[in-house]
Amino acid sequence: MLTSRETAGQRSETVRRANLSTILHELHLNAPLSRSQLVAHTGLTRSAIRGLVGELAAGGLVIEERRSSVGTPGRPSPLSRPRTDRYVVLALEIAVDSLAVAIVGLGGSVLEHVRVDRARGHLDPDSLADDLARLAAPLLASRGERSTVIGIGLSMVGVVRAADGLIRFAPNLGWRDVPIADIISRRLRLDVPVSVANDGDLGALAEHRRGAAVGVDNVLYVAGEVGVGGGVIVDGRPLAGAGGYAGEIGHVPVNPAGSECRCGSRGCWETEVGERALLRRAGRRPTAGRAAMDDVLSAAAAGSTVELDALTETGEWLGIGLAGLVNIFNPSLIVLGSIFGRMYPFVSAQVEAALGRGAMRAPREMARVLPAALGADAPVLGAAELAFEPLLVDPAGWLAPRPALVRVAGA
Amino acid sequence: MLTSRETAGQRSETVRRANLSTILHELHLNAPLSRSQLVAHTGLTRSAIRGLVGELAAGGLVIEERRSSVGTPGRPSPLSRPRTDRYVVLALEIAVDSLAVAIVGLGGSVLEHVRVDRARGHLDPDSLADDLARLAAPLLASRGERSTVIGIGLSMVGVVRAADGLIRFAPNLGWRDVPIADIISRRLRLDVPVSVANDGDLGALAEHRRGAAVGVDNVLYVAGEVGVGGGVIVDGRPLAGAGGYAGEIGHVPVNPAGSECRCGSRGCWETEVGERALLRRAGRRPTAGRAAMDDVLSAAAAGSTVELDALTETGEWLGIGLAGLVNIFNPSLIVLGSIFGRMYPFVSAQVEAALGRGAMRAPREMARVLPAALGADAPVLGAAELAFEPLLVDPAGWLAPRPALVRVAGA
DNA sequence: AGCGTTTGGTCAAGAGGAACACAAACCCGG
DNA sequence: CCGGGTTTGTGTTCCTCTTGACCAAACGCT
Repeated sequence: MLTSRETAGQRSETVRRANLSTILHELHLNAPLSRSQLVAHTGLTRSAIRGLVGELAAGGLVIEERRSSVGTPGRPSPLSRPRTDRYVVLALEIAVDSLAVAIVGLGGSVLEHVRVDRARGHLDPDSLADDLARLAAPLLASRGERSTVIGIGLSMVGVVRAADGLIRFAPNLGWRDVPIADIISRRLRLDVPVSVANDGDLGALAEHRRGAAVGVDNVLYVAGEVGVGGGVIVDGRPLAGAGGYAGEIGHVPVNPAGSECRCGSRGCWETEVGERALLRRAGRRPTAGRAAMDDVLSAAAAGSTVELDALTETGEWLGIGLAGLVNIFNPSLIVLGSIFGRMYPFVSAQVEAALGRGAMRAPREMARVLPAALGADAPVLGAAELAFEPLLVDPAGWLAPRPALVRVAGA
Repeated sequence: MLTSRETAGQRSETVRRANLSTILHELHLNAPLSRSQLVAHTGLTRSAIRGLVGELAAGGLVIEERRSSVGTPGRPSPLSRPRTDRYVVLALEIAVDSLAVAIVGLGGSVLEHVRVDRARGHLDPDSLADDLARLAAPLLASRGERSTVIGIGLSMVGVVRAADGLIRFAPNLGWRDVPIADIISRRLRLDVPVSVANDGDLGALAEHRRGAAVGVDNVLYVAGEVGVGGGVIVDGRPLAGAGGYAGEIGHVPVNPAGSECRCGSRGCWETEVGERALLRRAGRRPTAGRAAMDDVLSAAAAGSTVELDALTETGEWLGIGLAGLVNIFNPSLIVLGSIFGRMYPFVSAQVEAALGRGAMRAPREMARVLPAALGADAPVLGAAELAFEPLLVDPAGWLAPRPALVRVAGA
């Protein structure tokens, strides 16, 4: 196994920070955990865990509670869990057909959640930000003073520059180079950092942390509404690429004779497996939208041949593309989200067959295929995870301040 | 930027180990460095650097030498460099047309190197191991007692399981599930670990550490002899996938109407950009091999239309596939190795054009394209890096033992 | 030659986790 | 119902490692 060098030297202060982060991360993902479970998970000693958990508890990030007897021998270990109400994030999503807002507490509990439909089509960034703010206001108000919002995460349908959240390209909205992070920040006036990422990447993150891919370190997540996107987890980390644009798996060329893609290219995978392709094959208007999709799926469920054939052909292409991605990424798990999760029951045979033909045997043997567990909410939940990241990486900044060491001048 | 949690808690012992590793890694890649440069690179203090470099020097891994005056003010800083002669690795390569053996010292200096042609075609694993052993023997003998071989790295044309070096599939050799690591180990009798990896992955590693991609953290390396392979560097780390099979970029579907591929699928990228495709387009026998390739390239250099057209069409497909990979990986740099490096001068316009059409603008803007710097030797050099990895990750095990703390019983 | 600058050498101090011994709380069996 | 076995929390001491401060050394420049 090849590992890259640590980019910087470890300093003694780093160790504590890393250990606090490890423990909080562990609790964020797997709460509740007893101290002894934390010992097992992290490899640290009881003494160290004691000190670190104590510090997190004193800082208000974690609560420890006596566990009533559970039938195990030995002294009972108190359970630790993150305080879900103290620090929260505001998670936003701008999807093709809907807007979503959620308030999520540490540990991943969704405290408030609302999703509203929106009409497809091009929209002004400022008016969208207004809509999100109007949705968020009552949720924030209902939290009142109990919770502190430490960050905002936004899931966007589009190509997002990681460094600053600039939307480079969002064909569904007709946007190019829109500084949505700044717009949201100005509109919401919460004075917390706004993190933006692509919906596919965030969906992958959410499924990896809370969904079908928990515990799996190499995951390929495929999702799509109108467009086809996705995200990849490599060795437990999201694949970002140099600028954060990685994971645009909908736009790989699979058919030189294919039709023109919304990205400007031709024969992209999206043109064969996207919503429009399925609707076209099912004899619907390609731009008929989500209602038509629902219609096709229910007709197929009722046994209608035209729709089943359309699904079969689409599943074929789905498998062909997945085969290539299996050869590229060698994932342990492929998670099919949104429309692909919904079609999977109808097309699993085609997908498996195409994988068998198109992927090399060795990586093929390792790749399971599963429908997503989080459904349409994966991107918002991923946005929440994104917004929590600074806290999880360095909890020290959010701990209640310890009394400062006063140095008397001249002493 | 999303980071995954540290998998384990940091212990105080870990810190020293990590710092030793960081320094040795730094010296391995960028030697010679002065102590003060190490301070700048690692962020550690002078005291810490002093102690750590001193330990590495005492352990025989590093030498420090007085630097003659260089014109800078202040006390001169001694230069540190890894001892290239003390610990070495044996790097082997089984390529399509050749076998290579090298002895590489710490710091990457190639102490001995030999490459011999071999006939294409299926070969028995044991006889190949014999050939490699015969090539290695005189090189090892010429090093004599001066150097200690600490590991063997092998670059293989084929699909390699990372865990144990099993060759799952090597169409060029007609192998399936060949335990080449064991065979090499038994044949060479050096009693050191044998690490095996795919030639594309190792080529990427070598170009990243010593070649055209030094200092670039997101790299896509494309190479091929008969087959088309490659390797990907993601955030400075090689992309391995769940089983080490990742990076088989030659076998993504790009043309459903394409011809059958040696992997068993149809219309893989390899069938459009591989050696056989180029030879076919140039009117040669597809299986005519390397001599025919040389012939095509020199004819093209002389201005022959048929060959230039063949290259143009191949370059078109090269660009189409790269466009998809740019959308998937968002690399800062694409390194074209072996046959692609050689054709690049003839096809750069087509590649750039196809990238412009097929890749999305945002990732496209970040991706430079360069021919490889290490040429055909990249995989062997990568194999050497692979074999050095255990030493670089934890140098403590190779340091000369310090006098043990004697505890007198009862004292 | 003297001064400023940069870097090495040394040592005490501080921080943090490990190791160990002990105490507490539970289950179980007689 | 009581005592042994087991598991885990608590507290103390020890060890390792880095930092930071101070001084010395070696160089260029004026």
